[in-house]
Amino acid sequence: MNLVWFRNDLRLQDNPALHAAADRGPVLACYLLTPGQWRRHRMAGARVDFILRSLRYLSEDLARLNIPLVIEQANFFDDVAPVILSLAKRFKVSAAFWNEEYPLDEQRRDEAVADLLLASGVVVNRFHDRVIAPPGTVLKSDGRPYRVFTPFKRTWLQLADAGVPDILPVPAAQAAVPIPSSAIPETPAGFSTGVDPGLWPAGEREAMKRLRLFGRLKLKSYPEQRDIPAVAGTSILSPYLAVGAVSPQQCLRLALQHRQEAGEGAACWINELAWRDFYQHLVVAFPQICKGRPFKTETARIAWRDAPHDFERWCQGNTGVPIVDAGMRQLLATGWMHNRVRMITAMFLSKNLLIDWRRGEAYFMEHLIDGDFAANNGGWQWSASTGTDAVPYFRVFNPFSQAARFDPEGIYIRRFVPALKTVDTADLHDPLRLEKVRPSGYPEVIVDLKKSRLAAIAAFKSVG
DNA sequence: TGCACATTCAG
DNA sequence: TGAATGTGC
Repeated sequence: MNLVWFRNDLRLQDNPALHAAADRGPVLACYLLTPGQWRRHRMAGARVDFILRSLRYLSEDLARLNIPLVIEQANFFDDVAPVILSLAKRFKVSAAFWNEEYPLDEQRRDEAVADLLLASGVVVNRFHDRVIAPPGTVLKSDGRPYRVFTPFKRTWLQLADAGVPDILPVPAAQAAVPIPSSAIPETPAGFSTGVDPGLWPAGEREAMKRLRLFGRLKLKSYPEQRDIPAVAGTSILSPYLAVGAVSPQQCLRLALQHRQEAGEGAACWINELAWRDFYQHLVVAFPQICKGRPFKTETARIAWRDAPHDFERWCQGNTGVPIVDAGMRQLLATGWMHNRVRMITAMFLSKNLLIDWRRGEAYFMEHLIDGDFAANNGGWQWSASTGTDAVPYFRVFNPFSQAARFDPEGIYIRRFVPALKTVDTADLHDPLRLEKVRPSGYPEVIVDLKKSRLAAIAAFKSVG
């Protein structure tokens, strides 16, 4: 029997581990819930719910191929190896297959599993599917990993352009196997979500539908529309990429298919796929990132403010800065935030409030349905100017200018901050005018933008 | 994907 | 006088 261990690759098409296993003979699929580790990793309730709903579709799709899906539980990653081994023994598994996950805890878990399986005579086969170019394959001429995105992308593009492999097909149905599939478990204790599941239909079919729709309708206008949070101009595929309902290879292939008519749009989206890969590569090349350390070591000495009250206001979307509050409320209401607004809210926390970016990183993970360690950490370290190739520390976004530029009519702001529905657009984008007409249901700005910006620049300068 | 302040230059 | 451009944080 060939065991396919599903993790963040919950799909049948273009799944290297599944494809290879099915080539070899009869397949048994498994998935392990690790609720203790999920809590430790601050996985959002919305994401746990999304995973379980995705598993429901995966199990149905696998059943059509006569592949049983067995679901087991191991509280922490440390408990995983014996569980997999006992599965292997119970079902006479001779070979195991899985697709890599790159953060340190996941790699350690997988090493332990591989060691135990190999010691028991089970062959282990590992594949790459969370990236377009596997980590370690995009290197400088001296053999070291890139720290800067632009040269990384140049090399990455050569790989991505040269050999776009064919999308791996869904395996053919196998002969029935006398192993019953597990029922999909309920959400483990401690994961609550205020997010309507109807916003995020799960499953591979839904992911493919969204991918194709994006290619047909939005890719061409992507360069202009993607920065406007009031418009659904981004792909909104991140939750599906995070659980692996769609692969980055499928995204790249779609962009290349539409290259003729979408032109700039395709190139622009491929650039975003490159950023995704870049951050995945960074956690492999620089594992200290996974230990809560900033990439720029001197920024570890910054005297972040201990301001629990300000932090709480940021979390709840009560900072008095309309675009920041709209973003934070979008996150709470939908489990997702527009990328432009992620940058604005992250910079407001780490610069204007001078609160440790790691608190914001953790809070995002607690609420994002698309929470991916590498992408979230990479984005935070970019905004907080602690990362490799991050925004320069003195280039602090002015959230009012950003709002005027990217939400000129205030449509996005008013959608998520109803108290501002009655405020004129011109007043919305000017702190002084806003304060004069501010409705009683909306808070005063919690920080002086000008002073706090200078304080942040001074704090960074002092450790430089 | 900043901002403040300086300098230059057309009119 | 104010737009355009340069410079350092």
